[in-house]
Amino acid sequence: MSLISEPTASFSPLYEQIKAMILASLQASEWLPGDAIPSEMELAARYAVSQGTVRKAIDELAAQNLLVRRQGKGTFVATHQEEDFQYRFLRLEPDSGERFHLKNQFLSCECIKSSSHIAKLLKLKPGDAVIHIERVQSSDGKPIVFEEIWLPEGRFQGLSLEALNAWPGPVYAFYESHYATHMVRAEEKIKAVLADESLARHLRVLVGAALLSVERVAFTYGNKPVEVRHARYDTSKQHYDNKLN
Amino acid sequence: MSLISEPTASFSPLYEQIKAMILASLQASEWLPGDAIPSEMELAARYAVSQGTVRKAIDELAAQNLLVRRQGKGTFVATHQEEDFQYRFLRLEPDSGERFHLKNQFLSCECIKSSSHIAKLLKLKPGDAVIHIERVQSSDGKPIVFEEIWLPEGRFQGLSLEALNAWPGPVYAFYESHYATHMVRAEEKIKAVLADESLARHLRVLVGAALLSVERVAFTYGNKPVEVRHARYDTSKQHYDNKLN
DNA sequence: CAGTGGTCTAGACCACTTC
DNA sequence: AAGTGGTCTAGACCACTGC
Repeated sequence: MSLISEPTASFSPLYEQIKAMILASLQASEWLPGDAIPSEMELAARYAVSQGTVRKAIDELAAQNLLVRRQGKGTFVATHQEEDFQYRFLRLEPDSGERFHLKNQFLSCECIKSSSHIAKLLKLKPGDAVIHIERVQSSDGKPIVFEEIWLPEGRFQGLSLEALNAWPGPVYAFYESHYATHMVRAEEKIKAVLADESLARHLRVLVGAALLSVERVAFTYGNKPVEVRHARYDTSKQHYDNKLN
Repeated sequence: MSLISEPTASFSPLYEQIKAMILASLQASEWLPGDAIPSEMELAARYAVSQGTVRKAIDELAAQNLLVRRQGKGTFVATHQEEDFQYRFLRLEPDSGERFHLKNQFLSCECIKSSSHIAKLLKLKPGDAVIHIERVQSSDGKPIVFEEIWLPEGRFQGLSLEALNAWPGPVYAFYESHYATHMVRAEEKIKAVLADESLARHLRVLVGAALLSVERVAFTYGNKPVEVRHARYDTSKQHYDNKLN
């Protein structure tokens, strides 16, 4: 391969073009989550560049958590099935510092017409079909999280309450194995709100208690939004933890 | 330079040792925030390694926001004086998506004996002297943020309310120029709380309104904690924004 | 022992900034 | 034109994994 750049386009290094091609393969499901991708030498041969150039491309994709390098074994497509990725997007942790063991209960799973707000976030047309899910997560019997989830019906056809409650692991692992959808990144908007009657009942707190409201949009390859979540956390004995660099 | 590793110690690559030496120079204020560090070739000569090895060391420090690379100009020590770093640790943004113009008012600045909680976070002894600061930040005349700040008195001697209110820029730029203290990273713990009478007065909200409570510990070089903040945000028209990767 | 990723080198050349 | 960081190459060798 050789450097190609349009006369007017700004300079784009070779390794960026390699990155784009690897990304295209991921997006096209040529390699699936958990799979090993070809070795650096193989890719170097395929793209007709040196190993060092492939290396730089893979390094950056690994830094974005799209790939995982394992010395001596190979380079793998990231998956939410792996230990390290299980709670990758969960920032809630007990004030004590221990780890949570959250128990999951899905309450409902219905197909509805999307509101304009949800449609906008999922880049659908208002009124398009979406699946609406409700669940509660508990620690030691005390409900901590009440969560609503919206999914585009097209991508998640046939999703049922029974299937969700039968699944033992994280929801994002469920999406991966049942709907070939891997979540790559997410954006959260956080506010403080007061518990209304419904929330108070679900979380067993008083009406008017302070709750953390977390609205998340999650994206798969190609910056495609495929899930909206609106969670409310009881933060009396736990907190949202964030590191700033 | 050549690879040195203790018989029992685990393998440590050359570029890690270079990183450690650059970090030591930063910590020792050999190069100050805003300064250019020596060129890659100079550093390669100084440490007797190849340019590529220095490169990898600098790359990782730049990824941690300790250094900033500028093609054609050099590599610089990161500073909160720079545009890009001004609001590096501020995650609050208007729901509308615009940018904030926050007006700053410091209310008090007093030297007190630290509580055991603050002492623990700052790694001081309970009762050691700390400076306690209160401030309000407003957008369009409406108070949005009430913030308490605690600083170890040893490092921040002579800090006065007048000096703070006279300073035009971000607080972290003030620390840099007046107390040779550059903040490198921070950790935040977020909860939802109810406004008491005092908070209601400062933020002009009703008693019992929901507020976002953000407790931050900020660190300088060498993972040394040097500031604790406890902020309360009115999130009725703005939110805490977070990206998850 | 072969295969993978990880480190290190030396050298050539490119892109950007400044004089 | 000189100096900086940025890209790319080719090759040697090291560390780790699994057969």
